[in-house]
Amino acid sequence: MISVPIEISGLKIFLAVAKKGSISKAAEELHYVQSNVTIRIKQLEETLGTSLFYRKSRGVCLTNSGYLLCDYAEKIIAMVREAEKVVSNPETTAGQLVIGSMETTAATRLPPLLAEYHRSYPQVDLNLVTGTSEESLKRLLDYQIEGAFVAGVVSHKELIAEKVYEEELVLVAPINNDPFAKRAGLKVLVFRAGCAYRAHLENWLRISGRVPYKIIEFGSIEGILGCVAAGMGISFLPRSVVDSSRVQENISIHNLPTGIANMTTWFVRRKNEKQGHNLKLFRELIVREDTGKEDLAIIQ
Amino acid sequence: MISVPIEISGLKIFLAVAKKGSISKAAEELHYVQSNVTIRIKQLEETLGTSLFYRKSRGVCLTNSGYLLCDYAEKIIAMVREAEKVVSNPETTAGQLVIGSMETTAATRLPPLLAEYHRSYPQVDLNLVTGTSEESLKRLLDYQIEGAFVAGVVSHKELIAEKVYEEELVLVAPINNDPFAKRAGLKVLVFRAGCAYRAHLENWLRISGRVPYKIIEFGSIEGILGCVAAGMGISFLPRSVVDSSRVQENISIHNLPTGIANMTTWFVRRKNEKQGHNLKLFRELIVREDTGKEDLAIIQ
DNA sequence: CTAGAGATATCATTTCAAATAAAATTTATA
DNA sequence: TATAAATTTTATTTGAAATGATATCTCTAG
Repeated sequence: MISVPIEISGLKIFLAVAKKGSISKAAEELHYVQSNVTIRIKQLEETLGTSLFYRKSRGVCLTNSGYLLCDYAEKIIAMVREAEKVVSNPETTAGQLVIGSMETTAATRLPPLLAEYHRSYPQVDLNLVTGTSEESLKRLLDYQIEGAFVAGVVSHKELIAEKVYEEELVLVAPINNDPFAKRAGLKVLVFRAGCAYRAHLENWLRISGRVPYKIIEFGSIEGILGCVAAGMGISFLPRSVVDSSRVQENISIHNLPTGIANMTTWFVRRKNEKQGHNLKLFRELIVREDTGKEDLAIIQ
Repeated sequence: MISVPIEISGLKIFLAVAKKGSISKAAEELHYVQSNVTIRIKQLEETLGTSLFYRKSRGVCLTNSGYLLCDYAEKIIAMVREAEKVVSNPETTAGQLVIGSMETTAATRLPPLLAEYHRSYPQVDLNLVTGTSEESLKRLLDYQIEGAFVAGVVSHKELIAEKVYEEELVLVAPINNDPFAKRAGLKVLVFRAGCAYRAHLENWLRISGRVPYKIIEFGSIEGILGCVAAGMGISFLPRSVVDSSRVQENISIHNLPTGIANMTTWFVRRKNEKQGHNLKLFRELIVREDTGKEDLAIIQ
């Protein structure tokens, strides 16, 4: 007889025989024919290279190997049952939740939100992937993340976006420097390509005739603010970001014209498909934080 | 599609797909055809009532349910592997060892032996079942115990016996009482029927003309010695038992004629069949304790 | 815009392991 | 010695899993 891989069904048969102390009785309980149970037990013994039962004239009883296997089989089957229960229950709040976000939102809006979520649902591994709005949308469509905070209009038939934050953009510049002067060689510090703020900014610079300017790309808020404070150039950031920054003393803040100043942050997720339970709870948390405001405006 | 029970093979296929992020790649790795893997995954999803993968244009990726199942599947498969390893290894020192013994041996000879065994092999659950020699032999033949300490000649084609202890039997009586007086109505305290000592004793009483006598049966050493001390009657016990007893002051000890006085304790186990590893180690411990004596005499 | 590559899904067919059925064997017991 | 209660063995049937071929989908390159 050749060695057959161990299967759950084989372990169940084994446990039934061990419990009943009889192959026939076990077969009856399992609604199998007795010879089938005999064979399955022999297969197990063959696979393990050891006998699991002593054959007595009336029934069987466990060898020490069988006794050992009993413990394992029970644990294994219990774990399979638990897996079935947990995985098949759509209300299970566990596993992971990966959220995408712009740097700016991650820096100011998300910390309390993520902390609250983690406090409420500690079984869920929270994962934040920062990147430009464009990158986040791509990740969303590729199932790498389940939801994302983005700026700019989202219009994709598989996605749904909700307004969550209204940010006021301000111009930040070094102290003692007229940031609105239409100097040539103006240096502008921005996030890497794809950031909605950057597009916004570039648009304004162009229509207000402040070209040519020099772009310096950064990957983090801290980098931009630090370099502005050091006099390297100017930037555009949400007021909330600048307000909570540690380098406020070394920068000057300037209002922008209405129309340019306002930017909306959206929370985007996949449409139709039944959304994951972890994501559902996350969205509920966002809505709850917004209590007092009108219901979230929903796009698409 | 109907719901199919979860099997190890299904979990292995699932893990391969999760690892590769692709049904085709997983099929290749497992030397299956792609359509087969597709079906097995769908069966799992059907059984669990939830989808495990998002189908992307290139490959698949885990849903949160799939992520949850991953953890379980890995644990389950690891446990199966461990079970295979432990159970199939004949050197595994774990599980249980059930030993049978007479009360007298259990009281005097076994405590240090069992303690030493437990110290050396703490993974093994030691189990001592006391009973008459007759009962122990029956249990041995019924696979309820793996070895037994018995007195009296063992002659059974499936068993093998080794001399382990030479006990000197003594007569114990209340103080101030001539135990050898051939009084009628002599009360004799003995173990329950089947005890080899009792047979020995009854034989001597008969041939030395001390009948009729009255038998009182006990199940424990403590009971017998206590009642002898209280003046209820006499008994026969190994000197080692009496020496280590706590009631020595209230009893008198008397030598018996040679020929009657000596009794051998044997360690009996099943013959031929490859003996269990736990038992093998136990027997080695007995032999080691006997170092200095000649090799154990082996009967049959 | 179309062709092709690279993936999953579907469906008909084959295959082989598991289940059944029935007879042989073993062992205790009446 | 016959009977009963098990297990084992052997031959046969069955059905779930594996295969093979095809359809379908979607991104990419020309």
